[in-house]
Formats: sequence, structure tokens, C-alpha cells
Amino acid sequence: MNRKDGFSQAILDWYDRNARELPWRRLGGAHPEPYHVWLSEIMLQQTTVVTVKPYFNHFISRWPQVSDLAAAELDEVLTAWAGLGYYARARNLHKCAVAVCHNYGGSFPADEAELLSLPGIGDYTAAAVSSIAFGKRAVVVDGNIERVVSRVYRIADALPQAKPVIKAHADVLTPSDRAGDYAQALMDIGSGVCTPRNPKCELCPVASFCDGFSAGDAETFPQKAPKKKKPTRKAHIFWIENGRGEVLVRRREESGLLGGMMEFPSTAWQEQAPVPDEVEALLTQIGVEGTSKPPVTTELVRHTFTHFHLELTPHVVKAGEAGGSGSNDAFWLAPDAFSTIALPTLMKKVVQSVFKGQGSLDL
DNA sequence: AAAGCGGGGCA
DNA sequence: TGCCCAGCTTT
Repeated sequence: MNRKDGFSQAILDWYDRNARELPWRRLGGAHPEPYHVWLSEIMLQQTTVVTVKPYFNHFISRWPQVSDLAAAELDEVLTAWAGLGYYARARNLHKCAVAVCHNYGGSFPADEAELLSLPGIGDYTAAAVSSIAFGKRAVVVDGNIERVVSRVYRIADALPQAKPVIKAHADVLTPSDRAGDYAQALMDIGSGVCTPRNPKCELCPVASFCDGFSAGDAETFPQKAPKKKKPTRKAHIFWIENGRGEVLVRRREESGLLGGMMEFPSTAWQEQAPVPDEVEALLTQIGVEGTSKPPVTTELVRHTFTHFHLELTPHVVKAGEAGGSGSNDAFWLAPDAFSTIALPTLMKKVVQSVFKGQGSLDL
């Protein structure tokens, strides 16, 4: 006899009473569109529901079927994704849409292992799509469920080492019926009740099953390995404007940080601030030497990535008559067209800084 | 096994 | 400020 007998039923009862409407969710037993479930799950990776909602609605409106998304250009998808972060997700999203159309006739497979083989779909997403969209039993474990399970069992091992142990416990708790509703309910509870700090145990439908609650130390789980401190990198970034009011932009490398997204030219991002010689060299390289006026420096732009802080010093440069973009892949673009390119949030901050510093420009 | 990879919201 | 998030891929 399972010591936690009744756990999943209590979770499902809570769901029937408390589940909220979401654009990708169907209440009352009907299964949502697999395309909607997949798209939402990719967007929700490391991203909050509030942030995802408008992006999800825009994607569904613009690309109603997975075949529409597969037929889109990658750059269109990146542009629509701009601001969501983790841009490899957008590239894999497009690859996955193409694969589903090419290999599965435009219908997502229901099988967890087949889903797992698709680009951008890992353990979590395969289990989530299989259970939520197709009603299959699958053991769904995300960050929320890890926290709930580690508290229910007072798992002493620290993350990420504890992941296999947590998965084994989660497996025992997962019901055969309504595994998708169960998973969504547990995630809702994890994000709204069983919160990282100050959990609302008085509102929790499974407090009576929770070892952490019984011991009065639920909040101390899950244990975590210590984190590294983030270094700070610095660079100079250039808003280079020609006589027509256009600004020089270029595309970043396809792989790596902000892969495939657009940017303004900058010196290398490094912990040591670049010396004036390097700044001069960059301006020469992109072909804007011989400017009549000295650059106007605007407010420092700060941005934090997963593993480092960044401080950019923006400079506004008026390019000379020639104004040629000598560099390979840079091109001129009017600021009112910035919304049509894949501009990440960091670069939007640069735009804001320049506009604030100039006062005369409007977007 | 560990590192790389955005951005926003919250205490 | 630091922490956390409906993680996946690459090394």
C-alpha cells in the first residue's frame, strides 16, 4: 500500500475546483490541440505564463496550423519570438514544425519516445505533450513539480543530483487516468501555492500527505548546490546614423548567445574594458571613419544574462557623406522598421538609451 | 556531468 | 540584489 494513497485524487479534485482558463488549455475533459500544447510548452520553458500568453496568441493567430509555421521563414519566427529569450527555442521550434510536417504528415506523434526525438523536445516536454494533448500516462517533472515532490518526501539530496530520486517518487504519485490534468494541477500548485519562499501550506490540498509540512520545514526543500557568482563584461556599442536617418545593424552568429538575432555593432564583450585603440579599430572596420563630429555617449545600458552581467556604453555616431558599411553583413535600417527585425531586449534597451539621450527622435 | 543559453517578476 | 522559473542542447 502506497503511503501517499489518495494524493493524486486530492490533486485532481483541487484542479476541478481551481483550474484557470488558459489559451492552450481545455477544461472539462476535452483534449486541446497538440499543436497548441506543444507551442505553449516550448514557450513556457523557463518562462512565466504571464509572459507567454501574448506571444502564444500572436503565434496561433499568425500561424494557425503547424504546417503554417513550418512554411514560415526562420527569420520571421525569430522576429515574432524577439523578447521571449532563449532563442535556440525558436530555431528548434521551426525545425520541429518542419519535422512534424515532413515525418508525421503534420500530426504530432502521441508517443513520448517519438516526441523526445524531435528538436527542442526533452524529457519534460515529451511527457507534458503526451499526457496533456493525448491523455497518455507520462511522468511530468518540471521545476515546480520537483519542488512539490522534494517537499512531500523531504528529499535530502541536493539538486541536480536529486533529479533521479525525485523522478522515481513522481512516478509513484502519477495516476493512470487524467495524467495530463494531474501534471497541470501539480504545476499550478507549485507556482501558486507551493512557492519557493513562504509556501501557502494552509491552501494546499495535499498538506496532509506532505512530510515537509508535518516536520514544519517544507520551505527548506529542495536543497540546492551553491551557485557561481556572475562576472561583469563591458563593451562599447555604436548607433551609427547616415544622412537618411538610417542606422547600421547586423546579424549575430547563428549559434551561441542571441544566435541569429540582430544587433548594433559593438566591441567585444569582455571583463576588461576595451581601450580607445580597439574602439577606433572597430569604427574603421565597419567603415565609418572620418566622421565630422565626435560620438555622443548616452546612458549606460545594463543587462543580465544567464551567466554574466553586461554593461554597454552606447555612442551615437554620424557617418560621413560616404557612410558606407564596409563590413560584410551590416546594413542600414530606419528606426521605424526596428519592429520588423529580430531585435532582442538588450538591443531595445540600447535604442531606448539613444532616444533618451537625443530627445529629438521618436519611435 | 557540466556549461551555455534571456528575460521578467518577486521578496 | 539574488532567486526562480511549465528545460534543452552541446561539450
